[in-house]
Amino acid sequence: MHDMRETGSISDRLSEKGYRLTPQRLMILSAMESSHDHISAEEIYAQVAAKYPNVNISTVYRTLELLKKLGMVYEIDLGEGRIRYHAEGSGHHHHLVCQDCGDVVDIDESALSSLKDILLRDYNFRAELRHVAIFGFCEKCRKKQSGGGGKK
Amino acid sequence: MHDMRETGSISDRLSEKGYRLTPQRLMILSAMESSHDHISAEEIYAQVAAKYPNVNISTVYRTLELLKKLGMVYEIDLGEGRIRYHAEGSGHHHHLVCQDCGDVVDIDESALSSLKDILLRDYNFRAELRHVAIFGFCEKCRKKQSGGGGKK
DNA sequence: GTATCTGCAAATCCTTTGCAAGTCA
DNA sequence: TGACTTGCAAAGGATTTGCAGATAC
Repeated sequence: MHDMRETGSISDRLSEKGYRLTPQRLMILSAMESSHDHISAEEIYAQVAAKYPNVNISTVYRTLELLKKLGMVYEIDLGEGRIRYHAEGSGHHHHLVCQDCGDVVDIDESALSSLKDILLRDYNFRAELRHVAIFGFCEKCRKKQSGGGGKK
Repeated sequence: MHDMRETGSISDRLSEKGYRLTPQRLMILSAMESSHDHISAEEIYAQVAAKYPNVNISTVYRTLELLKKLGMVYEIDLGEGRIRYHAEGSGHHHHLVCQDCGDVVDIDESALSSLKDILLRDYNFRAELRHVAIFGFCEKCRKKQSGGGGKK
């Protein structure tokens, strides 16, 4: 299971492709790295703005776009109507999102490794399964559902 | 692998919970059923409006919300910044979305059945895996990537 | 020096909501 | 009849864009 994670300093990885290292980019990256959870653009903005009040949120979006393209940042959609981001270096894991109560449980990366293998073997597709949200129903809500329906 | 798909006429399934059968709801459902692909709210709206010009798109959204709650419609997010919908009755399958070229390949429902089992066994979580988008890289793009980078 | 970046402000896109009138049961 | 639905218009929230000035290299 070869890992294609890149190496090299931030500066190198940017300049390699003709991009520049700016204080904003550094601060955005470090906001993401210091966050243990997945973090939204708005949250990154708030963190950076605390130290450097005149950043603009459009810079955050533009930077995330760039880092995503360079593979330094992953996206995850927990179904909230907004995307969350995660720095490449931080630990990988997946999320079980209950469609009923909204609870999110983190599970180990390895739970999806057999799926990864199947997709590669049968479809020649290298799945990027570093941060995946899986929707369904938790035990608690399944039990609750056995009871009746009713409106609203 | 028990299937929890519901049965009964559309009218019954609505009135059971105190909802009414309206022409708009029928047309929205049939637009979805006639679509072989996943269809967006905007596309449903366009189809319905062709025959019944004064529907409003907010009715489409409200109806989708309702049908989703009743389990008659599934959502799928292909990462386009907009949600797509799928009628319960139509066949289930999954999607491999290439992060590079954007190609979408449909794969069989069974590809995820072992994952479903693992999640149930190890985490007591019943995953709703009827329409899933998996992101990654297709064979073509992986080969392309071996060549160099470069900007824009 | 100059192409790349940023801040600002406005625009865009998808989706939701309040409300009064309309309609299914 | 009366609760449920709809159309309309306006709001909402996340993300994107054009542009002129600022900055990394």
